[in-house]
Amino acid sequence: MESGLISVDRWRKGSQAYFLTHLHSDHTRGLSGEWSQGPLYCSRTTASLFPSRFPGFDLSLLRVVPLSSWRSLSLRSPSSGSSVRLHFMAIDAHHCPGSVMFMFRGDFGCFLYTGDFRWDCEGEDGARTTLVSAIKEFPVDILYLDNTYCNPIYSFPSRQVAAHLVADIIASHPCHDIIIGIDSLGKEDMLLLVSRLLNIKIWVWPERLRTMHLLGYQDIFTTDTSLTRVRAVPRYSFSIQTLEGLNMMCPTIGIMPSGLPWLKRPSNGVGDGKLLSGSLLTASTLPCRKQLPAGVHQFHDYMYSVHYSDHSCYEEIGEFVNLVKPKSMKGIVVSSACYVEPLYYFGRICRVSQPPELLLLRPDTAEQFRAVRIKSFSGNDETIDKEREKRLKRDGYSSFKRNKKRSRIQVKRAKISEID
DNA sequence: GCGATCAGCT
DNA sequence: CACAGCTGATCGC
Repeated sequence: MESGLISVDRWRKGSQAYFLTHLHSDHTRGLSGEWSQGPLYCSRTTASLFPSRFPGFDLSLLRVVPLSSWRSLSLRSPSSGSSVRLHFMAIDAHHCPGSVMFMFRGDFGCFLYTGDFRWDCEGEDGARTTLVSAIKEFPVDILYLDNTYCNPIYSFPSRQVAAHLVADIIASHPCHDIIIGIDSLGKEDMLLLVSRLLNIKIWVWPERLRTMHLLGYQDIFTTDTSLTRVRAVPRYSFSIQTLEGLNMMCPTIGIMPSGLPWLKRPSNGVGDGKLLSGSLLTASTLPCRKQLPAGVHQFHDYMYSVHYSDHSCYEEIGEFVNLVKPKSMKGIVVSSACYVEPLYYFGRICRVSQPPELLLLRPDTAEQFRAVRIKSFSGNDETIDKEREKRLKRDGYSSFKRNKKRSRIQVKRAKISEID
């Protein structure tokens, strides 16, 4: 697509319409209450959170996009001046409340931008139905894919299984206070399931309660500590030290539902990092520290982590790509630990064969993963090179060490690529 | 002094 | 390594 038309999760000047997939801060960096650059398209749920997230935001610039239905708008080509018709549709991305993928089509072709997404939806699912019928009518030319865990070493349970694991840990500590680390948006489904399974309310901090109410959860959450022994607290607000302090007053354990990768190592030993054992334990049989179920890790007497991710695991990414069968695709996350262009693993699924240079050899060691990552990173992101040039001009060339450090950071910062 | 960006931590 | 996102330091106006 020509540049100067639209931006997705990017907020630089020069686009005629801006699309926001979800409200996590790494996708909203640059948005503020002073926004005036143009219309901003998002889901209804995201829109409902806008006033509290960005006080002062001119709500007349928000455009609510209903799920699963085509909308269109007219843009002006910056080069030719002619009118460009853009059709777009939002599809539930199952990442966090309000998160959507966007499908765009027009004379330029058909693009699907997933934003962050998790493809572990079970049972009747509107997103899948919508997607299947949309791609049947409009085959996808380019898939912009959430490739956070696009590597077979990333394998972890569905969120439903993970939520059961959290409930199991709580039930096996009937006399403990429990604190669960969460962020400002996300993991609500886990808390709901825990609440339902254990028939308890869950404490959240006041701002988070307001968010819960905006999301339509009225009765499950409370800010009254006397009503429940389970508290969901800001993830950054507790540590082993906090827990040790709390345990001087009352027996307390912490549970960290973490997106941090649990690597599935190449299988050549016994029980090595395997995650999907399917052995869901009942509350009464949760084993001692040495024999925890797959997906649970106890790294301190008071601290558990449960592998809970709002991004698709490798297997789910594969299923998704196989369903969409795009002509080509591109990863939108360039900083994950074992980043590999999705084409490396899933290129063969695409309808047109891919240029072979990315597919040289399968990386099996950390070093080789790094090599593939760097190759694809430096090979195709002009924007980042320009940024680096600008930065170097500004800062001057200082010591080798400093430059080296900076370039590492740029890889980290340059997280989301764009499609404008 | 203030907002934006960077660095570090979990 | 790194999810998402905080705090505190520094930069630029």
